[in-house]
Amino acid sequence: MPVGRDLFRIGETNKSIFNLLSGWVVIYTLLEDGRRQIVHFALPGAVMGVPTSNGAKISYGAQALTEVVVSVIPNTVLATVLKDDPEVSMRLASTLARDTSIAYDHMTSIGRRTARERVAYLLLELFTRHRAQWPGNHIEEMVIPLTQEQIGDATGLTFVHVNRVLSTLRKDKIVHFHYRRLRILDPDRLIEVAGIDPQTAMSWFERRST
Amino acid sequence: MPVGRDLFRIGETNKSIFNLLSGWVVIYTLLEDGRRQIVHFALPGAVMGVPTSNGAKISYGAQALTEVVVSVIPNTVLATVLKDDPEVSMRLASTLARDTSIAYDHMTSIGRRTARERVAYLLLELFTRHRAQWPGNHIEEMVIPLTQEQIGDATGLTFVHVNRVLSTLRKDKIVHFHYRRLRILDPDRLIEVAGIDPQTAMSWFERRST
DNA sequence: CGGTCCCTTGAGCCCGGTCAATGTGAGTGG
DNA sequence: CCACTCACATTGACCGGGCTCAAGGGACCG
Repeated sequence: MPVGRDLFRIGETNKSIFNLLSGWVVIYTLLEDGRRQIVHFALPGAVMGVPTSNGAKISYGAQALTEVVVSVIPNTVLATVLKDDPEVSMRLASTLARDTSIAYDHMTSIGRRTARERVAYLLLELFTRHRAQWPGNHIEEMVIPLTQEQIGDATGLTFVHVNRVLSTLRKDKIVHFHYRRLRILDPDRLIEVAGIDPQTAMSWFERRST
Repeated sequence: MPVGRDLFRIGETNKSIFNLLSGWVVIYTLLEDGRRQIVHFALPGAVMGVPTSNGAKISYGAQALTEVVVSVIPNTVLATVLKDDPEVSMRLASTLARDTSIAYDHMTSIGRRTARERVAYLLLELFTRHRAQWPGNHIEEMVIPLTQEQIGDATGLTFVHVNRVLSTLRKDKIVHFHYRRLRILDPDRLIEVAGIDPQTAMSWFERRST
């Protein structure tokens, strides 16, 4: 699927769940007046669009950030798979629980961290999650398919302020982010600025992505 | 369990999941320096502490806000239940998906709404979710076991500012919140201030809680 | 090589934070 | 039934991080 394509939109009643095989997908919500919040960056392995108990309409949308390959699983099929293979049920539950946990961490970032901390946290998170996909790979430079506006939407800031924060982080020789190219100059200080305890940070570097 | 008791703490590796039968539980995270974010208010029916794929430590804690009754289900037991009853798997998946969805909505609130909107949104949410537990009940006054400080922690504000916002909402005759007693004076304007489309708001009033 | 995103930077403002003092409700023990 | 206490709520003065508005300056693409 091409860049910009919607996997599903706000307000739909989803009949299928999506399993992301490759590429990046943004999960986002909108307010009436157009304010946007990016609530999650889905990376390969992610499961998206699982319906909630009440047959409510879905409150968030999913859009391809890059070229994307997804497998689409109709709800009916999901039901039979869960019936046939309890192992899958367990994995699905874990994956969903992980999504919630990541969401809680983002919420904390947005609610309680300063702009500088939020940006550092997001970059660190994207770096480690992205990197986790090529185990053994220690690149310090990678392509993150995001504009500063999207970083703003993810962190609850305006893109103008994101720009200023990125400037200072660059000036401080901590990270360099320019036209979607991310280079971590000083991992330790980045972890420090992000306000993550180093212990936790280390474990991030060994974890799988989703 | 008594008020203030922890069901589980940040950093633990959970061996059991919890099903809340009655009472209120806060799910919260902490930053190193003590800043706190309440990420969820769990109401009866909620499932808490589902472990994530990677055997990572849990990044949030759960604490009883009121007297609480929970059923504790060891992970091992959960596995066999999922094996025996695929129906449960489906329900668990839906419940977890719902948690994620609620988390996304909160994130949007914190990231993109003004203080006034956030507080209105939270009160409205708690009102409808709490109310959904006694179907057919149309009380306009209820006890919400929260201090203004906790409202602040949930909305990403300071309790001082929460107080000011509540003052204006009271002066505007929209809601009255005083010493844990919540009275909705003007539901329509509350929905408007919260920035929820009335359509969605209506559906909230028919939905079950979790 | 023109167009279109995207990034960058400046000036000024305001929402929400900080610090600090005071008020108030509700239980507790005398 | 009153006095005490302690947690919670309220209010004021002032401050500053992040937003708004606005005007350029690159980078990439056809």
